[in-house]
Amino acid sequence: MPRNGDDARRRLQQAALELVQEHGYDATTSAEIAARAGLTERTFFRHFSDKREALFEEDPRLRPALTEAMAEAAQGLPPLEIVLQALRSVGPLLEENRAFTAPRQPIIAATPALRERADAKTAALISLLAAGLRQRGVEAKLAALAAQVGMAAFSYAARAWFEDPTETFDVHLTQAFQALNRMSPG
Amino acid sequence: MPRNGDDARRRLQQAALELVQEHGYDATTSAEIAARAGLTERTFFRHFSDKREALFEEDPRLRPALTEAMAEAAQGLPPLEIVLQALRSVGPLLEENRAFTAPRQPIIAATPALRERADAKTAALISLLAAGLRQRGVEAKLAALAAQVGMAAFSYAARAWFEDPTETFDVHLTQAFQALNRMSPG
DNA sequence: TCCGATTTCGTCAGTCACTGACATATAGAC
DNA sequence: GTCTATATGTCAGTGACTGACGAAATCGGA
Repeated sequence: MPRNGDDARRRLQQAALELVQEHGYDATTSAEIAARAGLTERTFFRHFSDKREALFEEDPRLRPALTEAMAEAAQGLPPLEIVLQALRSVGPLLEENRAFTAPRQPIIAATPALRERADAKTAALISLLAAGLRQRGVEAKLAALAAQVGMAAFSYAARAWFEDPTETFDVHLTQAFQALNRMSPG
Repeated sequence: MPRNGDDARRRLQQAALELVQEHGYDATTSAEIAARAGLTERTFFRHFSDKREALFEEDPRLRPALTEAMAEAAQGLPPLEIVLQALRSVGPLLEENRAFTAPRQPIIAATPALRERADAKTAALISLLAAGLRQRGVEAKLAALAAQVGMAAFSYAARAWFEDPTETFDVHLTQAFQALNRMSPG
């Protein structure tokens, strides 16, 4: 009965966005979202493991791109440089997904349950970066430290880029790194 | 009908710990936890807003201590120094709560739902630190950056202290800060 | 063109987290 | 010995999520 092929997922995401914008996240049920998409609640949970996930979308190329960039970085680079270089390489992905991300950002920020999920997602990316460093021989705790610091710069750049999209994400990331350097060498 | 006074909460926490250690988090229901504590499920949810919360415990002095330390830091200090100083001041609280934290740490690490909550809690602390910096006139994005970097050092120190409790947490935090300084001044 | 396999969805029944409303019993103030 | 605030029990209900099963549509090939 493959009626819709793949756009069922997109319809569900769109329906979720609209309903949550209208009534708030807690006040919209998964059944309502499915109904607006012309589907059943059961089908909703076939496309999303979670009610929250309908408001998110991780580019499937993100994680592979990060791990690959981590693995292919030049030898002898300090850990934080490796992380920054990897994060720089996925800038275009961020820019590509802005149309999806932008309208959902304020909703996520305003909904504790969604913010929690967002925090977990960045934490998962930090783990990915740390794992990449460990695979290059960096000690575990140090790897986690560098990964967290790198992601902090990334978040800084992301926030700046959301405020001012006229500049490339890359430019913002460079500025974030500069702010970082001005920070610790006390 | 105040039969148990305040230790009902502790009994629930203890029951939750035991049952989760025995059968895993997902396989233990809130009703079972309440039953082992000699209480009802309804009472469980009067003591914890969430099933997950039975495995956590935030010292009520933590957040006030942090905000106070942030506010009372000397003028003219760079943001990261302020954060580090505040985090240093709550080291004793960490050490005091080790008996509660230690046995729950592996469970949280092994359970995605609990890890998500833990991530959210650290994110909330980061927000608290950032707010403290903003109140001192630090620009928003820069405040967030310094708060995240500071919390990264704190996490580093916490992990090191859990591995080696013979040293003070303060010592580990100093070493974390040193590792941080060796990191960025490239 | 017909057929079998795969995919995508609907239906149904069920579990579990969590909540509101109301009753009840206990500890402590007086 | 009342009176009151507090801690708990009971009950009914909502909503997220899952497993099992069936049905229809698509696709590959004979």
